[in-house]
Amino acid sequence: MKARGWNAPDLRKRNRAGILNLVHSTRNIARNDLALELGLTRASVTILVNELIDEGLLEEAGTQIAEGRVGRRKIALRIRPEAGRIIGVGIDQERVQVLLTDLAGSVLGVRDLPPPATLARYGDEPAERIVHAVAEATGELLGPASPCKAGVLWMGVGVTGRVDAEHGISVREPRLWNGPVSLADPLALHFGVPTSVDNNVRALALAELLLTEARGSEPAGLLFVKYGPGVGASWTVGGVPWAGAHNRSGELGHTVVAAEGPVCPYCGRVGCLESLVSARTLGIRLARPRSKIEELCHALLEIAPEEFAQLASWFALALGNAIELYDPTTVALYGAPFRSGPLFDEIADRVESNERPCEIKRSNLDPELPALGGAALALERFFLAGGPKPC
Amino acid sequence: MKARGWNAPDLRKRNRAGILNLVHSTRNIARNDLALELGLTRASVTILVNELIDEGLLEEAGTQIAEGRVGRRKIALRIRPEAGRIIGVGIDQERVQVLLTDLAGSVLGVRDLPPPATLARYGDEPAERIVHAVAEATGELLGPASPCKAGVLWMGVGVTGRVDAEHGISVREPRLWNGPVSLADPLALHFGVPTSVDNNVRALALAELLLTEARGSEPAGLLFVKYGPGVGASWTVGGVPWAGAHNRSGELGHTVVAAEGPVCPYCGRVGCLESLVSARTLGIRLARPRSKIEELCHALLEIAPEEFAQLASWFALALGNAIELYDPTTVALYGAPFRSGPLFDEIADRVESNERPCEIKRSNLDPELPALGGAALALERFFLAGGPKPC
DNA sequence: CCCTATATGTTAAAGTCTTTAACTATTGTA
DNA sequence: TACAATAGTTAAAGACTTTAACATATAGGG
Repeated sequence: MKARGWNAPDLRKRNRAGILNLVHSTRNIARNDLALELGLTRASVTILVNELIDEGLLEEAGTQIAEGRVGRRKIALRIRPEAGRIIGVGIDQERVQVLLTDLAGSVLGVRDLPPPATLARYGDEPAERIVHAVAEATGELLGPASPCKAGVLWMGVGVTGRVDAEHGISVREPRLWNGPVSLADPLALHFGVPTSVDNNVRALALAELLLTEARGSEPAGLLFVKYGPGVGASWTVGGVPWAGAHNRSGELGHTVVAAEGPVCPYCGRVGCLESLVSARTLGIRLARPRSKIEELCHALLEIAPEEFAQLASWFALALGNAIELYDPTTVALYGAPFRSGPLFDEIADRVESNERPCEIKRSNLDPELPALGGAALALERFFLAGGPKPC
Repeated sequence: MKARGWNAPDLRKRNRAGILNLVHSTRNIARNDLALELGLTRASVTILVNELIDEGLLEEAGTQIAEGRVGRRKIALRIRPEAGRIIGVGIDQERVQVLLTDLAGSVLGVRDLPPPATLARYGDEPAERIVHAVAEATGELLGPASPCKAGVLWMGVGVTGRVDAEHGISVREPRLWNGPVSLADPLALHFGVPTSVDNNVRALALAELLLTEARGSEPAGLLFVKYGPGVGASWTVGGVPWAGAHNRSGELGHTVVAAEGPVCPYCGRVGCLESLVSARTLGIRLARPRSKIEELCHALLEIAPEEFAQLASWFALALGNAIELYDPTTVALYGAPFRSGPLFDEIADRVESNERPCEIKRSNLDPELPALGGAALALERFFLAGGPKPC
């Protein structure tokens, strides 16, 4: 029972957030259309928009062509990119990536650092290592001034494993550290910037909605699937990823798709998708233990095309089951293996043969920029908060 | 993009709904605790509660024992059952069931009518048949006065198949009728009562949350599974069932759990759960084509225990996959086959062996009262609307 | 060239809710 | 009996949005 009551300031915050979200996603919208879209009066929108302009978050951008023949022209509004910056962080087994964007979501710079386990030079505590690694990267991206002084408004972190987003804690991720690691508080404290943390796949799903060219055509339900060393998924309802009751939802990789196979070291099942298609499993099969997943997929196609087809079938089976349960508008497949080669088409063909009216597409996100997830998380929370907090 | 703006009356409606929901689910709560729970001030709650009492929706119920040692005692509040009545309707292949409850959710009466296909005496049009069937039942339950005059505040209909809840239309259900059937508008028009329509499984999931003894301990995520002639599921986030982008979500019965089996006549797949465990399939296997599913399960256990175990395994596999994807707090299994016999335990044991922290339990709902789903739907919408509309 | 119709944006006063702050009511304890 | 503690009430103040005019901008017609 978490339905809380609301008061007038909550209401204003909500309406401000609605305006910021719409301006962001449409990139170009007039006060009048905001009023229509949000169901508010033009008067209210004028008041809120002019306040946002005064605060420097929005700006007017010339006159827009009329839709009707007569009448005063609409004044297009847009996010003022220089209004502030966003730091996105992506943490997984392969690296810690730090990414800087402006408030409109354009990437201003990226830095890659080694994975958490190899950041020993920064200390013993996992959180400490992350803080210092991010500090080093932001130093390069922003200069010596503190992020807060340099105009950073929000920071978002996407990290693998189970994450308690409410408290900003990595609850469980044995591949990175032993035991829970609190991330949001140490980062917020060190950088003086509000910080949000969530699972990396959920964060990337949000990036798919907020930071791609296709944004604005926000699907009612997005099933976002990531194929990296393992397989994970996230599922958004009305633009919000569902974390599950125990922050474990979207474990597409641990759904069972075959009656036989190795015992999965993570879930203990036989025949779960990840036990069949993970980088670990393919690495053993192909005797190339350290290779990246896209190389392994490519090699499998070369060496054993029938096993490659089998892999696509397993994937399609898992996807088909997930589609039956979620009924999404769109399925987005993210990860290097889908970028080149026939894997995406092999999978999509097998799923779409079931004539379900949902679009299966390649993610619009660059798999080399996992920190985009963190940036999207930060942007969403910033909008939700209705604007900046004092530095 | 459905995030709408809010104004002051919306706010009041939301807060009223929050109060009604809390009083309903706790059955017994004081103004002060409402304020704490909702994050409003005692002053606001006093104003809203006294208004609800004036309108006859709430009533005070004696003094509550103090939690602290000193201080004025809390005044317990409860829904005033006589404040109005709710009509719930359940429509499936087996029957049209009409059910009357008071505003507190107690069942006052039930009437069963034949399935839609055999209601020819009421006319040709499906909607017309339903309207007249419900009219006959409500006549018996309420007397000759129109439902509106007889104090009915809201009506809810749970119907099998794909339902567009927003417009109250049965979009697709070939087993009941050919083509879409608009239900909400004809019913609301004929009875003069606001009417909500949704899929029956989603409606029953809502009933599990709102109309059982265990209400109040509302799980953050409920996976509700119905085993009747087929297998369906619904999944609620924060008390709201997710319908999916095309009103098709929760098709647990059409997720694939085996590599072999008959081709499913509904989804066209091989090995989907429903193709293996439906009443149709079991009826053929056991040469008892017209039997009910619970009888078939019982017979299977007698005749071929190893096939019964197989059935439980398939079920557990499908459930395990759904749990991986949804990460629910609770899984509730609804339907006559789970009420008696070892099926529930067989399934629960197999799923729980995966040591996932989610409770698997029998539904608290009586499988003989499918119309409870409609009643829950109506109650939810009534609360959401913040109170009654003029007759 | 002016007038009108039409659409967008702005403002001050009014309306709707919640909060604030003080007050009343009830109960146990010193 | 005084008093501390908790629950509930009320009037005035505060925070938003809406209402209802009004101002601004553009096309087209006489």
